[in-house]
Amino acid sequence: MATGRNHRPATRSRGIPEATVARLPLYLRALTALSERSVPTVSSEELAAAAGVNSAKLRKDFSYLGSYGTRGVGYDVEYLVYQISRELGLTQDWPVVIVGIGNLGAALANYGGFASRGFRVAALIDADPAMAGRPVAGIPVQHTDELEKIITDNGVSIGVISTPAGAAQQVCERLIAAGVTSILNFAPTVLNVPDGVDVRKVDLSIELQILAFHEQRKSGEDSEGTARKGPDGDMPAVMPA
Amino acid sequence: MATGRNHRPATRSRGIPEATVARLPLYLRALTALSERSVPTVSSEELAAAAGVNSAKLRKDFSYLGSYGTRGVGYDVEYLVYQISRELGLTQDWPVVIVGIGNLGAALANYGGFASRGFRVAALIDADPAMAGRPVAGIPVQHTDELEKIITDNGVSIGVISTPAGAAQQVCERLIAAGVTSILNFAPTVLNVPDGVDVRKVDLSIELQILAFHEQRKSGEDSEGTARKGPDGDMPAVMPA
DNA sequence: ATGTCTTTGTGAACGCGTGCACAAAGATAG
DNA sequence: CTATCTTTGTGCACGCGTTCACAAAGACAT
Ligand SMILES: NC(=O)c1ccc[n+]([C@@H]2O[C@H](COP(=O)([O-])OP(=O)(O)OC[C@H]3O[C@@H](n4cnc5c(N)ncnc54)[C@H](O)[C@@H]3O)[C@@H](O)[C@H]2O)c1
Ligand SMILES: NC(=O)c1ccc[n+]([C@@H]2O[C@H](COP(=O)([O-])OP(=O)(O)OC[C@H]3O[C@@H](n4cnc5c(N)ncnc54)[C@H](O)[C@@H]3O)[C@@H](O)[C@H]2O)c1
Repeated sequence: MATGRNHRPATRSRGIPEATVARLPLYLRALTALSERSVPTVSSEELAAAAGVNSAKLRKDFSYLGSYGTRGVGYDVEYLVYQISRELGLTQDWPVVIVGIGNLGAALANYGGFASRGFRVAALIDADPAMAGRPVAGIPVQHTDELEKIITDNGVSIGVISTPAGAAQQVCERLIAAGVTSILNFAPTVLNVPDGVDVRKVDLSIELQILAFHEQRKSGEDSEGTARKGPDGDMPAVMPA
Repeated sequence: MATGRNHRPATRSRGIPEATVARLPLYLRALTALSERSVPTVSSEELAAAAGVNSAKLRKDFSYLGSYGTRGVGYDVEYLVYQISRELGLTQDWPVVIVGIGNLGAALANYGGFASRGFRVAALIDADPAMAGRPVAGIPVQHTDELEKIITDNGVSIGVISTPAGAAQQVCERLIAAGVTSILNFAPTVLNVPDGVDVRKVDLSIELQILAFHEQRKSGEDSEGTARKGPDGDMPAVMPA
């Protein structure tokens, strides 16, 4: 999962727990599906099942937003969709820039799930001069030289980084200097940012490695032969000095 | 430095906290970078900075694996790379299949970061007959009809789903029936799986929505006008019965 | 051998998140 | 209006993860 900067003093009594915030989009997705099927109300039990969480957890999550349910009946779907959207800040459209239009960046640009969820791809930026002007997903790629101007002109506060790892920190700094305060990072590197800037990361390899760990556990459960813990003998040639 | 003699059996090995497992790949990445620069040893403080975590947390994490450090000196980089790799199950290569070779699936297939981290793309699978045989990233796409055979023949236990959301559950079930026990899901939907199967999800939209939440907080900090909690007035026409 | 200095490994305290279990709220029926 | 039934909202307890702080381990110098 992604991590965020969490150096907030607990002074926020109004503050919604981070774990709850991370689940709100999940509820919203399930509610949107119900809304499209014109389902008027839903119980915490049903909605929890659709979102893949515990119903008590869901009710507690909603209790942080307010009392939006009706006892004996459940929650009004449309009303809840609105309340969660408002809480997440999705009643406004967020302009987003994607920096690094390679394999991944192009896929992101082509992804239709953004617009339907309150985000608009304001610009695509790449350092390769050969790409400048070439349209990707109907949007012409602009050169990195114009990064600052693009951010300022469009009032962009959310940036997506899909450049190689080596360029990520530098791109990150330019984005922040230009006014971006939230970054979604796909490059496999740690980004150093000042306070007040949120970073979330998506790292494919990390997810696979976590799966591999559990996978190894499963297969090694009976034999215990693959992951023996015995004294030396399964160590690499390289030894500590 | 610790000699092979002190290598201790680490009887505590059962039950590494999930939070720790999720950080091991992070440490591994930082250590690999140090290794490439031929740095022999590293202190918990330095490594923690490189991995973007607290040094006490790092030391506690490593303590679950065993005593691999030397007081007064730090950790032997090569030795630690090996220990973490082994713990994560990366000393063996994991064959992986990607199902759904569209924008995202193709980007994943083209991603070079897999092989260098112990994963091998064994096959690309898509339901579109027009794609069958067409090479993507040098690997010919195979039709969904052959899914079961591919999984069995290659002994695949890890599957990646990058199909549209509507197809994900069905694909998931076929993968599991064929023998897959770990799934990385990119489709924005909840997957229902039996016990013993691990699912990790990557959801772009959710990450952006979480960023939007914090972004809204930041801008509303001074004015407080956007996120007021007051009684009705900013509600939609739709009201609960 | 003795002392100093650095850094690990971990006990303990704390805070957050989760899930149980139930009283209260409100709908619905008679 | 009273009774019954459903489902919310939440108090509480528990377990996990984080962080602090320090004794002990070991390197290194003399
Ligand atoms: N492709 C994947 O599925 C995948 C998966 C996980 C992680 N990643 C990571 O995502 C990032 C992008 O992956 P990719 O496969 O698209 O790589 P890519 O090489 O195809 O694309 C990188 C793009 O970034 C551009 N670029 C380089 N330096 C830049 C700079 N300073 N400013 C702006 N643009 C710059 C390049 O011109 C190129 O178009 C990498 O860090 C990669 O590790 C990719
Ligand atoms: N592109 C992105 O950046 C992005 C971002 C976030 C999430 N996603 C999600 O990832 C998934 C894929 O996105 P995309 O942009 O690549 O979509 P896409 O439409 O480009 O590709 C989907 C591919 O899946 C194939 N497919 C459909 N049904 C299938 C089935 N039953 N079995 C096998 N293959 C099947 C299609 O033939 C197509 O090639 C979607 O669920 C999307 O919501 C994509």
